[in-house]
Amino acid sequence: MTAGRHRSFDKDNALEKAMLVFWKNGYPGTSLTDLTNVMGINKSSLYAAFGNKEQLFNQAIDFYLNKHGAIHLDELFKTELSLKTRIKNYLLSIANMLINPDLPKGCLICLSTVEIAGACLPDNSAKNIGDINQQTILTLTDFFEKEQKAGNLIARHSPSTVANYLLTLQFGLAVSARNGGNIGELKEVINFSIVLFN
Amino acid sequence: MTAGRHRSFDKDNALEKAMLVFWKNGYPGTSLTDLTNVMGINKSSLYAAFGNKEQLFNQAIDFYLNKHGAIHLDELFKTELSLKTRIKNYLLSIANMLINPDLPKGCLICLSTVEIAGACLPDNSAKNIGDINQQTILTLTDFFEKEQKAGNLIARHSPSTVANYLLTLQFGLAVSARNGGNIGELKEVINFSIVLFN
DNA sequence: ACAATTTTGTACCGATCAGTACAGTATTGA
DNA sequence: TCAATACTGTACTGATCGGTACAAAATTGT
Repeated sequence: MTAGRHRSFDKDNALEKAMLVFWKNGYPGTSLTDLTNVMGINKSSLYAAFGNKEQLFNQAIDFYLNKHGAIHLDELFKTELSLKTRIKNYLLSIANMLINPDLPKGCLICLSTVEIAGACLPDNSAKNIGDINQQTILTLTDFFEKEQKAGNLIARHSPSTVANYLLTLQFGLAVSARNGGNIGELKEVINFSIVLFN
Repeated sequence: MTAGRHRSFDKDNALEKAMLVFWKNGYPGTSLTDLTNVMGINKSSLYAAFGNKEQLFNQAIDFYLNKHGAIHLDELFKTELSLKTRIKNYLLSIANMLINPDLPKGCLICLSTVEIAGACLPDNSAKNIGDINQQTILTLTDFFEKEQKAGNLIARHSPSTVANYLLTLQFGLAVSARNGGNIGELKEVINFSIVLFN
């Protein structure tokens, strides 16, 4: 054990609380007072543990990706199901998160993406968000290329186009959820949006 | 002419400038200093002419709807074209605005919708944005009901579902544009998204 | 010319912003 | 026991936030 007084709060728990505030209010809409209130610590502890607001935000994004961002992709790789069903389950998994009453509405990445264009986000964070979206496109494109080779996606549909379509849908569903859309409406849209598969 | 000193700036022009800043930065990301700088007037004039930040924002939203929001609907009512083509042209009209290099990226209504959920927007403005989205859904639903009666939309597709799908797509395209998507990518997504019509 | 009216410029308000200085309090290894 | 180390609480910083008070400037009708 290192010398010195021990941290009196759980860092991971505090980070999750911070992530939830950013998710609800966005970066410019979240103040340090909001953060310290919900994290249950004071500024000194926050700066000692996380650096500053920007660095805390970046760590919150990481936390979000790990806890709420990556899981949905699992649905795409359950290869015992048809491609269409997997895509449907993927979008449904996302939709359930978007309107989960225990979480802020919508998606933190989508919210942050919207905030990029203004001077709202620090440069470093903006670049991070851009990279994350780029990575999502790459992952989905790679996925659809393999599905096409496996004969599950018609040849005339470009994998990158389908990937972009899916990300666009995710963004749209996230905004709809933010707009008060309920799970029924989202499911309707999802069912309609995948008619063109298979 | 009424007595008193004359306003030395064009009110409508100043409102448009204000609208453009809100479009770029969002409500919490736009300060009064940003506004007075770009509008070329000082605070006294701003408050005399527009009330306060919240009221200026509401007027900017109105300006946006009139100048950049309503025109796209025209494409849906060019009945000499097929429904599919009209929907395509409607989305393309939106996409061209979303990435217009002379305008901020994305859509002001979408941006504001994302900002609703946090405490970012004043109550009054948040309600206004919600009403606008609701009105869009009503207009689109009404449109598709008529198209269905005219035999242009398959019976098993619910008009309100298609309306929700279209609004979701618009939101998604707006976020994609905000994320740096170019017109080519947006067109690809649009072409793919309307395969299921007709 | 002059009173009435309206806009403009400056200087300010209290509140809040992100961030920090520093003393006090634990906890460690020696 | 004691120095070294690390976290915590309080009080503070300068800058900026949205908003306002008030006098100067400009235009009107009389």
